[in-house]
Amino acid sequence: MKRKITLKQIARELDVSISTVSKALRNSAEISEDTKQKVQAFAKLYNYRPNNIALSLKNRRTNTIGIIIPEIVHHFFSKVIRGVELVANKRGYNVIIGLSNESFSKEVINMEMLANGSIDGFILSMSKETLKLQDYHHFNETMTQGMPIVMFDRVVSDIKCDKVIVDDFNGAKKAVEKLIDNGCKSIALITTKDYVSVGKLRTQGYLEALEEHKIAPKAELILKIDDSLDYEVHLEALEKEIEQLFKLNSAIDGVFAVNELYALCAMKVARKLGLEIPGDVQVIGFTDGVLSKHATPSLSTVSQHAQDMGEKAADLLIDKLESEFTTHEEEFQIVVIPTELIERESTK
Amino acid sequence: MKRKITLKQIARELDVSISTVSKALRNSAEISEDTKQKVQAFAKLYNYRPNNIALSLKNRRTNTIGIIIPEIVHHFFSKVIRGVELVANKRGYNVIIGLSNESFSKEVINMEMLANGSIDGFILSMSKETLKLQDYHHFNETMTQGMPIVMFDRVVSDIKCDKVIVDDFNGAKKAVEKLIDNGCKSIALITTKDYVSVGKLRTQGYLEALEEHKIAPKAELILKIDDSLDYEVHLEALEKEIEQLFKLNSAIDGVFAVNELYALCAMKVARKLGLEIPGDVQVIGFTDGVLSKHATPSLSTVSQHAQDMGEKAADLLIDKLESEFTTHEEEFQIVVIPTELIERESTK
DNA sequence: GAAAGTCACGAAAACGTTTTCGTGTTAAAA
DNA sequence: TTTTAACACGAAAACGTTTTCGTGACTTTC
Repeated sequence: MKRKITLKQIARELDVSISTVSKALRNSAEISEDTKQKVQAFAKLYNYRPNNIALSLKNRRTNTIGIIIPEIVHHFFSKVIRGVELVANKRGYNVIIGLSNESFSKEVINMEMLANGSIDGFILSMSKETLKLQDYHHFNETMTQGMPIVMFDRVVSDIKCDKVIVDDFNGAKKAVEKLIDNGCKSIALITTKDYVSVGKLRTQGYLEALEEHKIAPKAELILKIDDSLDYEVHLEALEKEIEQLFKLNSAIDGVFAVNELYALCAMKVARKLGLEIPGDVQVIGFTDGVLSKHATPSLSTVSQHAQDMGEKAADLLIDKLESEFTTHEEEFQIVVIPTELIERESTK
Repeated sequence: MKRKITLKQIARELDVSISTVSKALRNSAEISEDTKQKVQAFAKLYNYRPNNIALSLKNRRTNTIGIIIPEIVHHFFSKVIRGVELVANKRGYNVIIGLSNESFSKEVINMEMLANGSIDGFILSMSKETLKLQDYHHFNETMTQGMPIVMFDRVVSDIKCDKVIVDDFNGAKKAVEKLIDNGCKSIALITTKDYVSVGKLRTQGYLEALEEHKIAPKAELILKIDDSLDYEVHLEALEKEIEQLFKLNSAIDGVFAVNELYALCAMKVARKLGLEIPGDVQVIGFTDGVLSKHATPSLSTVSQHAQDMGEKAADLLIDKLESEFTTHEEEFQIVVIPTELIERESTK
């Protein structure tokens, strides 16, 4: 159980100074070839690696980025992480994660825990509770202390920082247009309450698509789910709501849902009511999760390119970190990731 | 863009020494009440927080644990992470992640990157490539340097460390017994090649269950999939193989699959061939992913309690870290997480 | 009034690096 | 032979903490 070897130990062993060892290992011209060889051989033998913590302290940068997300057991977020990790690793950074579990206080605590030197910058997506409370002090404080933040997906315009967002509006619009093109006359929308920014934007896309095709939106075709309940658990409640929707509007021949689960539920309910998919009802969801792909019939969806988002966010953050001393212009970017309509069996 | 405040700055501002500030903030009896109040008030005003990196260097522990997994876009692994994060956070630790992407070299690189001081210990699950190559030097080297490792799920007996594993054998056995109890006479097994330890154990469970019920196993009912191909992509290939299985063995009335995707595929193929589920064929999968729950018909599965695994692994690791100076007995634990058969619509 | 004790604080080392600057030795130039 | 330059290395500071030990100024005790 020997500890890792340090410069000091090498120095003592070889009877030279610590500085000499350090320089020899970094191939400094100050050191003679003889000494270099001797030191490097010894270091290799004992598998010397500089201590990251000491380096971090000296350089005042950790080469680590923190990512705070509401939930990790979720395809969208885990794909984002994959993207972040990919780029971070390629550029020599580590990734440390914090889960807010959709809670404001856990988000704050997690950020404070990491902001005290553990990381160089944040990539984060806000918790639902934070969105509801509209309390953004922890973000602003972090940034005034010189730690950059890149937000993704769930963002608000009040916060001045780089952002990576999905083109929710156009994604939704195109999906609904597709349904219209495919002959749907009565298209239902299953969405969330408005405080979740993405839900709002997708709803707007839905409305815009209808309007452009001279279809009057009907309030009774729009179902707003209260997603503060965990529908992974309360599945039946969700199904009941959707069943009501279908029963009260027998003309429905198309459904656009703002996420995968709602869409799947809609398909299930529709079939239960004797409707054929895509014959009688066509369905499009939002997200590129695994459910859509493996459902029967497989579900047409608006793909968000979650991994691209993660990659882009990581690039933005690292760019900022590494240019911090060259330019001090506080110009914040908003990168919009285009969506893609993936047509599967649930549409004609 | 002011930096975070340090002890030194407080000391200069208040015209006392750094030691005094440090002691005052930690409420040392050495310091007079007056001075304490003054220092504490000032620190609060400027929101002083000790720098984690400096603490890590001084204490030679980072209070961070590293987790290395093959893939994050995967329900099982993300649930494990959730469990790890939960416990880690509760006990004052951070979590840093590394993805091996099922590659040996990425696993090695990732571990080396973290082992140089960034973390206090590892929680990991081996990549498929590592399992194939049977090269475990990086694990052993890490451990000889005094850094503890806890392995989960994909483990090998050659490595001496704490382990948390799923009771694959009994889980599989019970599942197959359930099928037998439900009247199945000809039960197919869809599994992976043997080098993945968990696949092997589940296969053994299947065989044992048959044997105990005096059913002779038939080689033609066992389909071994080469999972080095990514079947998320090559879905049709997988379906073809399974279709062959059904066509060559029309007597099949039960299927046990070692993962969710294989099971889902089996259901899809069976229905395509005109078989009813669970009327003609009953199916049980392995894992507690989201697909099983939301498939139609929903899939009966053996749940692995992934989050429990993560929690247990984290507790094991932290226990070891925090007792490192009391006991030096190298006793390694193997914790077996029991499985649970979740019956849904794909069984009678 | 001297010896002993208490109080409140500061100096310095340590954790493991990197880097600047200084210095002694030797070789080349004057 | 003396001056200069090149060479090879070491001392020390710095990053931000915590902690041990030392010390000066009082207060108490005989």
